[in-house]
Amino acid sequence: MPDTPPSLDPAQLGAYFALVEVSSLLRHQVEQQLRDAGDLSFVQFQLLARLGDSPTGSQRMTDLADGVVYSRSGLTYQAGLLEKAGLVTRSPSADDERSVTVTITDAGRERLAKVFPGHIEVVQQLLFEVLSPRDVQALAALLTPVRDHMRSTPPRSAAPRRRRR
Amino acid sequence: MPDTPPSLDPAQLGAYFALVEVSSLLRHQVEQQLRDAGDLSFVQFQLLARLGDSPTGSQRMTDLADGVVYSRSGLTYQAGLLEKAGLVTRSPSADDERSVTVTITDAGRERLAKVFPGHIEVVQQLLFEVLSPRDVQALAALLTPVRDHMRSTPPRSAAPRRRRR
DNA sequence: GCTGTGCGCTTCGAATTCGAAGCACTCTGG
DNA sequence: CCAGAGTGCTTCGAATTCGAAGCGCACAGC
Repeated sequence: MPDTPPSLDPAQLGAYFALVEVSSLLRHQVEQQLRDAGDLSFVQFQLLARLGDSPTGSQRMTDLADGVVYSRSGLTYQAGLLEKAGLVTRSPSADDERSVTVTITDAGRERLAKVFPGHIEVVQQLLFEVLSPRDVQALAALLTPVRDHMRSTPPRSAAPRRRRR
Repeated sequence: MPDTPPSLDPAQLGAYFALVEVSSLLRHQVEQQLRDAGDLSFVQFQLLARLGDSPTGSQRMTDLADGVVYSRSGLTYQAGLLEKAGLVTRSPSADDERSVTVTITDAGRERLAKVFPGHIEVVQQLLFEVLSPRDVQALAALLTPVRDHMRSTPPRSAAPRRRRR
C-alpha cells in the first residue's frame, strides 16, 4: 500500500500561503524604499546590516552568503558592487589565505544610518500596524524555532559540493 | 523638536528578522525541490497553483501578477515559458479586448499534481515539523490580518503609473 | 615533505528580472 | 462623436542571479 501522501490540513495551507504572501509583499515594498532612500537593493542592505551588527564589522564571504541565503557567486558580485561604492572593503583573511574578509566602511555605516529610519517605518506600517505587542511576541516565539530548525538541517545555502570524478 | 524616530523594539526586530530569514530559507529549499521534481521555478509553481485553484482555471495577466507579486513584464516572460511548455494557454479576453486570459491546461494540472506531494513534504519538514497544530492556528491567525492589511494599501504590485507629460 | 581531497572564492555563460517606453483598446467628458 | 486620459499587455535594454567550472590555499594521510 502506498505511503500516506504527505498532506497539509487547511490551517497549515493557510499559514503557509499567508507566510509566502506576506514576505513577498513586505519584501517588495522594502525594496522600493531602500532603492529610493539610499540606492540599495534588499540584499545589499542585508549585507550591510549584518556587517554593521558584527562586533568587528567584518565577516567572511561564505558566512555572509549563508547568512542572507545567497549564492556564492551572487555574493561575489554584490560584494564587488558594494566595494566599488566604497561601502565595504575586501581583504584576504589573516589566518586563512583562501578566505576573504568583508568589512563595512564608515561610508557603509552612514548609508545604513541614512536608509534605516525609512526602512523601519515601512516595516512598522506594513507589518506591525496590525499586530499588538503580544502578537509580536507570539510571532517571534513561533518563527524563531522554525528558523533554528531550518538553519540546523543544511547549514550551507549551497548544496554539498558534488563529488569530483 | 524632531519627530520620534520610528523605531522597533527588540521583539519587533526579532520577529521581523525571523520572518525574513524563514521565508528566504523556505523559498530556497522549495525552489530546489520544484526544480528537481518538475522543472518548475517557484513563480511558475505559484502561477499554476493559482490557476488550478481558480474555478475557471483562468486569470487575467494583471491579476496573476498582483497575486504572486511580480512585475508585469516578468509575468509576460513567465507566461510565455509556461505556454511554450504547454502548461498554460493565452487568449484574448472576451469582454475586454486589451486583456489576456491565461488558462491552465491538462498538462499543467498534471505537472502540478506531479510536484505537489514533494512540495508539501518540504514545507511539512521545514515549517511544520516544529509547530504544533495550535501553533499553526496561531501563525495563520497572526499572518492573515497582516496579509490583508498589506493587500489593502496598494492593490497593485506595480507603482501607480507616472503621469504622462 | 608530498600528494590528494576539500574548501573559499571568482569567472563564465545562460536565464531571469525589472522599469521604461510603446501599442492598442476602453472609458469619460464635452 | 471625439479628444484625452487610463488600463492591459508586450517589447526592449540593462542589471542581477545562479550553477558549473576553474584557481589556489589548507589539511589530512602516508
